[in-house]
Amino acid sequence: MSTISTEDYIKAIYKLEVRGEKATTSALASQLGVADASITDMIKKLSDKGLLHYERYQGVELTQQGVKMALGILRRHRLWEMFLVEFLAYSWDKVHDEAERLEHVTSAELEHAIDTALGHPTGDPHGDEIPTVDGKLPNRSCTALAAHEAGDVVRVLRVSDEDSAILQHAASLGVALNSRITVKQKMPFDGSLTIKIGKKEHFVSRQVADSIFVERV
Amino acid sequence: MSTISTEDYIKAIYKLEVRGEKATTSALASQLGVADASITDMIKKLSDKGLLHYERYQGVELTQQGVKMALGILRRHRLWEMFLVEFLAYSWDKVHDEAERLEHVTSAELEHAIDTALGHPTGDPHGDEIPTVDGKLPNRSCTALAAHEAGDVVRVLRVSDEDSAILQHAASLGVALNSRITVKQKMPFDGSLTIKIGKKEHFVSRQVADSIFVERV
DNA sequence: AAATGATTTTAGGTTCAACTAAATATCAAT
DNA sequence: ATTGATATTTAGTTGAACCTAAAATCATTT
Repeated sequence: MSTISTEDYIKAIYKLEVRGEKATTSALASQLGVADASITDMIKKLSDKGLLHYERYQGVELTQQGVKMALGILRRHRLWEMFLVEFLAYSWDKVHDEAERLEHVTSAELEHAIDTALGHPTGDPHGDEIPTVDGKLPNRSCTALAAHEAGDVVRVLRVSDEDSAILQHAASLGVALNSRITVKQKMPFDGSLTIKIGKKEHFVSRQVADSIFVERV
Repeated sequence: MSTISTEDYIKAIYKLEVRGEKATTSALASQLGVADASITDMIKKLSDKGLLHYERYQGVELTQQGVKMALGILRRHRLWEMFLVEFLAYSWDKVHDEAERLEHVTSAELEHAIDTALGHPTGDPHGDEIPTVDGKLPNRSCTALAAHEAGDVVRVLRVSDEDSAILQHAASLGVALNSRITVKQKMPFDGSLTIKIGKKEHFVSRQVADSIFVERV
């Protein structure tokens, strides 16, 4: 049983905060696969290190320092994803797991070298923005494909990289960054869709439609 | 205090065996910076895992499985070193520490992708041979520059990557792979040398002369 | 406002890789 | 062969990060 790194705790908290959810003990425990009590132990230590604010029974919130760490990790993660695609011919559904490991062993020099080699990219292969060195994260507004109605015409801005199988499936439908999608029908109950990409129509499950983020054109 | 990984134990043992030294408890302890007793504890566990042969008071020796692991790590280390130089414009004195971290988080796929991107290189930037996927390590014979006498003309095959400062210094003297060196004088007691590279003569300390490996031309 | 149910924390225990100090084995020199 | 020096192992301890079970707190409903 391997132990969870500080960076992984910070990431998990950040991920919840970004989703607008409160970083509660139980949410973190299920995210990280440890017991609730272990989370309580650990967040006390991280609080002592100044990475988060903790008040008993109230969940946690990252401090500025904690957010900075999270953005640093995210930056390295997304730079690696881009790098794997551009320099090592990875497909977009393979990069996430690899980047998940590499992000933790990346020095400032290496981060800089990758950034330079890529020509200072602003986004990764799934359309996620790459935080800048000084911790700015330009947040484009986009909506889940699942939130759209029949007749809407949209452009793909980003596809969640959490699930490799979904990415692979999306690619097989012709979904890529900047693809144009027309929503043909929306099923009333489960929210699945029929969409048109190029000349072809496809059925899209709710789960997939929740992973594709778009803007109206 | 961070704990030492299995891979680091195996590397340390391998390094001693390659140098022809016996992998004793104390040698490992000083290499890894832990107490002798900790080594005894750990080698018992590694022995149980089948990575090494251990008999009380007799030091250890890697099993076939242990050697295979060591060569895998070495392969990933050297591929990364080469990659950093070729794709990310690293200088040869910077790659070692970076590769030391990356080697531990490199999947078989990534190893393969790097190998392919580099066109299946056989050596790294310091002239070290890269073990093949199936664990073969073609061992060229070479001698330390320090072992040569005035008048010898040699070609640089490899420079030890252990000490970044030495690599940097060597480079500043014009030492690179395949450089031609003429030994002009050898100091009787400390073994330091005066050498000629190109049109210039340089003084070379014993420590540096021990890090440069050459063959007669 | 009290009760109930869910969440969180506390208390105490386990494991793992370190540690120190004491005991034991090996080796080299007489 | 004995001895003394050196190296190694054993025995017992610590600290970190996990665990379970019980106690405390919070939130919601009546």
